[in-house]
Amino acid sequence: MSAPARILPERYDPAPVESKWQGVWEGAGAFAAAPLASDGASEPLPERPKAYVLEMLPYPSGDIHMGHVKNYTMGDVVAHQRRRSGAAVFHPMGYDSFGLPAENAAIRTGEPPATVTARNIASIREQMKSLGFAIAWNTEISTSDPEYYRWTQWLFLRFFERGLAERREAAVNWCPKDQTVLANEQVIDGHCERCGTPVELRQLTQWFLRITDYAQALLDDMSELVDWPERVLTMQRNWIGRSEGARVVFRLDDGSQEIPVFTTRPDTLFGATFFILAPEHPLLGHLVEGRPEEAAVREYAAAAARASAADRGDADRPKTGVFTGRHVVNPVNGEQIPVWVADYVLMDYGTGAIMAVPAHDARDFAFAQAHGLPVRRVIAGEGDDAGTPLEEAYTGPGTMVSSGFLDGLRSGEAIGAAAAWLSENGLGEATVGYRLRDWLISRQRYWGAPIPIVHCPEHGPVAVPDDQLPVLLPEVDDYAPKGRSPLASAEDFVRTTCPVCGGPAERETDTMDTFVDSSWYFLRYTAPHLTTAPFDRETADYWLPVDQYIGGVEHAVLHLLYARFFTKVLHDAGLLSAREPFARLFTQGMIYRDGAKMSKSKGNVVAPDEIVSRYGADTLRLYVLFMGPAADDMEWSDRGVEGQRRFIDRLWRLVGGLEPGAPVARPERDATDDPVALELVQKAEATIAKVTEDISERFSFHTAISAVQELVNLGTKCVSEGTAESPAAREALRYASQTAVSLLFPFAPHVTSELWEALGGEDLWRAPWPVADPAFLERESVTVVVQVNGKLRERMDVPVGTADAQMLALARALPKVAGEIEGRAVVREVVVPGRLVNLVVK
RNA sequence: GCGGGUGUGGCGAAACCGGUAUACGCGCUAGGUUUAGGUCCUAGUGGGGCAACCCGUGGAGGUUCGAGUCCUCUCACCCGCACCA
Repeated sequence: MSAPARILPERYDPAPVESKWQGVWEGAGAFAAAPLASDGASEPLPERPKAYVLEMLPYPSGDIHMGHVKNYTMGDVVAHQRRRSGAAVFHPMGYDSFGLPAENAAIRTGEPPATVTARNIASIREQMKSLGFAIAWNTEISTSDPEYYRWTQWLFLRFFERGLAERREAAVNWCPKDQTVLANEQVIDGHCERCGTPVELRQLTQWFLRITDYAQALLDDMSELVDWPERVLTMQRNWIGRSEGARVVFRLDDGSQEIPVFTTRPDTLFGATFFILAPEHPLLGHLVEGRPEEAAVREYAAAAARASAADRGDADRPKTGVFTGRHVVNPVNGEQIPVWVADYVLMDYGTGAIMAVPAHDARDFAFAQAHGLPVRRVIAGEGDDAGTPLEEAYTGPGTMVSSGFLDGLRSGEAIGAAAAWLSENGLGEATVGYRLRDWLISRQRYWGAPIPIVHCPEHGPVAVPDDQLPVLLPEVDDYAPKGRSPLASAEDFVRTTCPVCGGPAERETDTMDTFVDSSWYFLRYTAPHLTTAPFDRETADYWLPVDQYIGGVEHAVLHLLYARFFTKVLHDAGLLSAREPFARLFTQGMIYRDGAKMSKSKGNVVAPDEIVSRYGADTLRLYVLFMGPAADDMEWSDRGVEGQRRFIDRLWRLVGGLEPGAPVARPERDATDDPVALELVQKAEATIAKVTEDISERFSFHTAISAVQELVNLGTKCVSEGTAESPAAREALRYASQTAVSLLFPFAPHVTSELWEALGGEDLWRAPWPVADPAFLERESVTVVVQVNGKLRERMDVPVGTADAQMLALARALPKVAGEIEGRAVVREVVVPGRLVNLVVK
């Protein structure tokens, strides 16, 4: 007796299968994106629904890591499912290739950053291809490519024209290790986000993008971001930090100056007993000039300037300060109150000056205690009166006391009343403050896009004309930062002429924060090779906004905020219809090992390459999604990887055991009376519905995979038990196997393509996504639970649609139930059709 | 301190609308096939009990015929923010 013909080798060997299918897809241009805008004719816009599926672009260090694998696999699954469901899918890839790692490598080895970067990109691209990601490689971009950063510069100039890019002096965050300034968002707890070094504050002239102009719009348009994680929205909301209050103008004792303050508590104005200026306040010198307090005040301000950002921001530090010898006049009562300088008042929030109300502000209270300043209660809480002593600041609501025209009002009403009074008397008005600071984008580093500005002694900062872009990075001998940009040492680069007057001038030598590059890359993908503009409005309008964006939560107030800002500015500049770049956002959890983030220094890295060569790309893709909910942090398990490989092997054996032949159609429900066939097809249809919903609506990949596993397990069981012997059952088994292969394709595209081919199918990547036949989803009979007093007693199978009365009669007749209720009064009967019967007895 | 989140078998987890708690996978136990071992197949696997049964979703209350799910309080852990006037 000869062995039956096999449609597949006995054992699955991933390597040849993977390279075969990667070659097929590439040859067919299976995942190329269209339409794209390009020079000359743009491609026509399709009528089909579109799906722009995007994962945050990687920084090209040489090696892809597990976080990337998870990130891109998720996007891949979504993209495949949408494509096979008929959507025009856009799933591009690029590299955030400017930045410090390549530059630091260059400093160590002398190799130019461009060379290091090119090599790393080639390496990471190969690794991504080996995982079989369905990327539109025809759109690939690198932010360090002159053809890309040319347009980054072009966009900067649009900001400059609109007054949204400006150079000004400010106390800025300086990282002494990286030798460059940092944006506020890049300082975590007073430390450099990149290297962890404590950040210093320095008074420097730098380029800022005026993101604060968009603070309100960034808040308001969050209503469009319904599918963003609440956590990210909350972080952005906190970061923007809107607070309503009032501007109140105080006047210096000699009447020479007005000093406005911002307060959220204008109701407490009568409780202001002193006044504080930030050490950097520009009027401070004027106030103390030639006075006995001058030396002490200047010394205090100088010490504050030397303090690290972390120290300045530490709320637990004792409240220090120095009296200036001067007073200001409280506009509501004409009272003179002393002016102090203290470093808990920050120059870059509000006006850099505050009225201090120790009775109703914890910080002011601490300061008053430390320096023996008076405390005056102006709000009486429940059971208090004007004379009730204060052990600590009272920040709650109450009735206004000792407050002139506000007396007797509730504190909540007094806020508005005080603001109205200020406004009527020209002494202030209601206003809104934001915690958000302008985005500091200049960097004193080499490997970034040069800021396209020329400094003319006559005309100041002047835009480089558009037709002279890109301003190319000069070649330099030494990439090391020395407190100024390495570009400054390239004399031929620096020396230039003023675009306005033609006179001698110098180029700006700072480069842009790499977050500028990544604030618009999702637009460039739609026109990757366009030479006349950064993108084409019509094509960009077709694809934008990104339908599904996927990335790490660490960018909540960095990239995600900046990209939103850019999109709004481009909208206002008439370049784009979209106001928001990313309609839906999914933030994935991190992969840990041994309880810690994978890192080279900890030696706990699992290299994706090694897993691919050992188990295959499909196994890895399945595992990173099967681990658990995609949004949660997960612990890596080598055993878990093996489990997914076993699953693939099980599917391989199931399909391999089928007879050669063509794909079969789904049987008709009316023609399916074989019980095994019916069970198989019902399971297949239920799996289709579950997997489709899990991918497209729930982002629940692990349950989608487990559903396919159940289907495969059922098929395997039918084979091992020999129950699928009738022609109808054999056909149903084939149909169920086909369905499992088809549904698993987005997760494990290589092996399923091979199995699909063995089953006589072709081009699984574009085979229509299965749609469940509802006729099989409706059951004829259901298992109903019978409870007595809410406790499970029995189960029974009843036909669907059985009447409540009938269900009750059946339930009561069950021997176990009958025994339970015998001799007891049934006081209530609960029937949930198709689910349960509950008899309540006494 | 404020804000957000998470607690379910030995482990990762499922239960989406208040209705069979623990699907799927890992691990473990036993048996079988092959056998040098692994692979593979079958059965079992929340706890207690000989059993009928009882108990079980961090803890304590509550609502309900019925609670992992809703409400109140509480504990633990994780994340974000934190002198922002």
